[in-house]
Amino acid sequence: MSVEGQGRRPRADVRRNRAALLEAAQRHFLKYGVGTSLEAVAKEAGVGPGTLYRHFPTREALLAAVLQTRSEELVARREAIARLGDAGEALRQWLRAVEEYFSAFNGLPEPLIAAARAQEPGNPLTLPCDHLIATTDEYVRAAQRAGQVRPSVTGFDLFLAASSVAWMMGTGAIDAESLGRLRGLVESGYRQPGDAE
Amino acid sequence: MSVEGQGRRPRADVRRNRAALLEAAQRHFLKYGVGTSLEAVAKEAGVGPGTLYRHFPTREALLAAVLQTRSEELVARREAIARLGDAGEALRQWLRAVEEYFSAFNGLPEPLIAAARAQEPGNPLTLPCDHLIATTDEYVRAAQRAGQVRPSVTGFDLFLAASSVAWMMGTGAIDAESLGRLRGLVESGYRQPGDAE
DNA sequence: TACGAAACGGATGCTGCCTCCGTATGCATC
DNA sequence: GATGCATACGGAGGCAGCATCCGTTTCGTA
Repeated sequence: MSVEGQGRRPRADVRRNRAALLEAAQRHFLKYGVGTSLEAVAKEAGVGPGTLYRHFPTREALLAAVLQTRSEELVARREAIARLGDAGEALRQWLRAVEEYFSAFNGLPEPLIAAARAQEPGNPLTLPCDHLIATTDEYVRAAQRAGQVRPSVTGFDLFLAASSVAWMMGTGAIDAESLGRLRGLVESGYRQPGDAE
Repeated sequence: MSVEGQGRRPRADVRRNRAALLEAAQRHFLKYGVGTSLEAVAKEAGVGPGTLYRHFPTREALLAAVLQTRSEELVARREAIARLGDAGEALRQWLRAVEEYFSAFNGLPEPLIAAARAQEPGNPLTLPCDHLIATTDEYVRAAQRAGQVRPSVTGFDLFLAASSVAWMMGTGAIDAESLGRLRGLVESGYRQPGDAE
């Protein structure tokens, strides 16, 4: 990731196909969720199924590649959030950002959480996931130092809470008001008692 | 549901097959989750796929039938819980019971929540689900009357929260300690501030 | 015992997954 | 510009699961 340009540049058709696949996959994930037919993705990208599987051996690999852009956006957002003075507010906004990330496609929380648990280093979603957890933990510690979050809470806990909320959103069972109350539930759960609302 | 024995008694093979299917389905749901192969269930029950689909036209119908027993257990538990004096503790225990119900099989929260949302009366999971929500609301109101739960919280909210927790449990990503903290998060979220822990 | 209604069950068509290998293509070399 | 080869393509094919349909069997009754 940090070292660019190892080996020679890929062939032109490889780059073209990869780009077409990513674009088609993004469209399909948006429209039909992460469980969409990969054959359909390949067809829409104008390549055969073999080509898709050569580029992205598993659904998770394709998903990770498609999420790459959004992960970068999240990092950018992280820097903007960090500039906020208030640690509690920063944590709040970060958790919202994580929720949004999880809600990018329908059904995304499942593979993401599975990757967070996985010890198999083969899963390409594990890396971004662990990164998210580590970052959440930083925000939590900062907010704890500022006395705004209970000491017992961990970044992992809030990461899980955010995924749960995102999952709930994805089911479509929750309206805006209930969602707000659910978030409020979690927030008042991790906040240090006695802190002003 | 309330009126028994409409029409004549079903044929012997019908009863036998239905029972065999339910037993096989329960085993498979336990072992492989709600997404298990229905063909495999039929085979293990010793019937053809046609027979399975005649008895249970959809996966949800089969699931609802298998859950019947557990729903009844939940009702029984409800009565035991109601005997508790403390409304807050009763709510807490009820929510745990709902969580357990949701955790009966891997992947159960999805179809259950989908059924709760559904307006289509065709879904056989809608009825037990709505029942769960209504009951949760009763507990919430009682606890609110006792001043133990914030007035803004609804039974539906806590029903959703319980499903989220159950979903999280089902992913296997959460250890016992994190689970306890997640529950604590929700609890301290709905509790009336100022109430003793 | 015989009959008719009801249920059975497997063959069937369909979709999606993933792999394998004969063929096509891009790129470096001459 | 032509040539050769490594690399990538892509679709045929095997497999699994879903859901249906209909010829055959079974049950209960008369």
